[in-house]
Amino acid sequence: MPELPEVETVMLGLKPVLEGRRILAVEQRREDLRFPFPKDFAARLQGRRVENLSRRAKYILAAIEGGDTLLIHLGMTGRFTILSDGGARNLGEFYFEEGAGENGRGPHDHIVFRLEGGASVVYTDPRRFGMMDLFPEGHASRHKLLKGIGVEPLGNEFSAEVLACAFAAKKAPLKAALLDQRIVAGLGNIYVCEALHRARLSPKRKAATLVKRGKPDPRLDDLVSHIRAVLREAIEAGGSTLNDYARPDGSDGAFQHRFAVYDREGGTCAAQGCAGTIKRVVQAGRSTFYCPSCQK
DNA sequence: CGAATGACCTGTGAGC
DNA sequence: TGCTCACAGGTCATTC
Repeated sequence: MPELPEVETVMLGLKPVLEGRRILAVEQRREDLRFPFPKDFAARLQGRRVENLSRRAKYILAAIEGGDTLLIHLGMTGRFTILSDGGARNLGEFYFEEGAGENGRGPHDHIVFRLEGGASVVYTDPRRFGMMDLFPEGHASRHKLLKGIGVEPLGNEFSAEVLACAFAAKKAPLKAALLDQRIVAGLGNIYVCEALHRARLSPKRKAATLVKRGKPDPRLDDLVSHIRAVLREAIEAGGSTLNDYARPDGSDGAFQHRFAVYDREGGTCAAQGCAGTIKRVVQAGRSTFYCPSCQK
């Protein structure tokens, strides 16, 4: 579930709690999530300080004092909850269930990091598609799961030229090409649908049709702008959801309420000058939502 | 090699 | 109420 904006929101929420803090103990309740935990995972983290948190694609990276990097992927249903003296505080509403159970003892609370100062960070993941790994410093770019990942869509390297280069020889439809993490890092089903709608491009169009003699079609510049915009807006909405979530009145500002097409099958297209009906199709086994009237 | 499919898991909502 | 079925924000491994 979590795509780039959700992972970014979670990472930013964990930052103030984890950075500079020592991990007193790690309670590991399973041997594996999607993959087995590395050997001596808990023991290797115990007593060490977290120096820095960052994000690459949909991965959270934690630099650990003394050298190692803790790598985390949330899969579809992974989430973190901070437990402190003042009670639980959830980091985003990315799963429909409650977050961590009381004292981090829910059935799907797989890892608890006990931190100096009294707070705990609980990792909850019902479907267990998430993963954690711990590897030596400096190996990030060579890590099996990180090498081959494409450009960060919010970084300076992302451009119409980059897309044109990647799309030129592609037979796949635009939707599939944008979901390919080797091209652009961090896009998922929701934001690809939303960005394509904003750019008025059909998800079914072949990616290569937006490249002419190796040069990007002007619509690729547009697409780049829309991808950036939708991700930035979603990060902002994720942030406000974080804040609102702690409020007793439960007011929301989450980006899910601003979807133009995602999960809106049969709804009316709100694009300027369009009144088409949102359609759902399946591409590569996954739902695509788009407006056939304005997305060409 | 690229592109399509299966597999990994649990939970939910719709429909009967 | 209780059953079955389709589906869910991801991506790795396998097959063609």
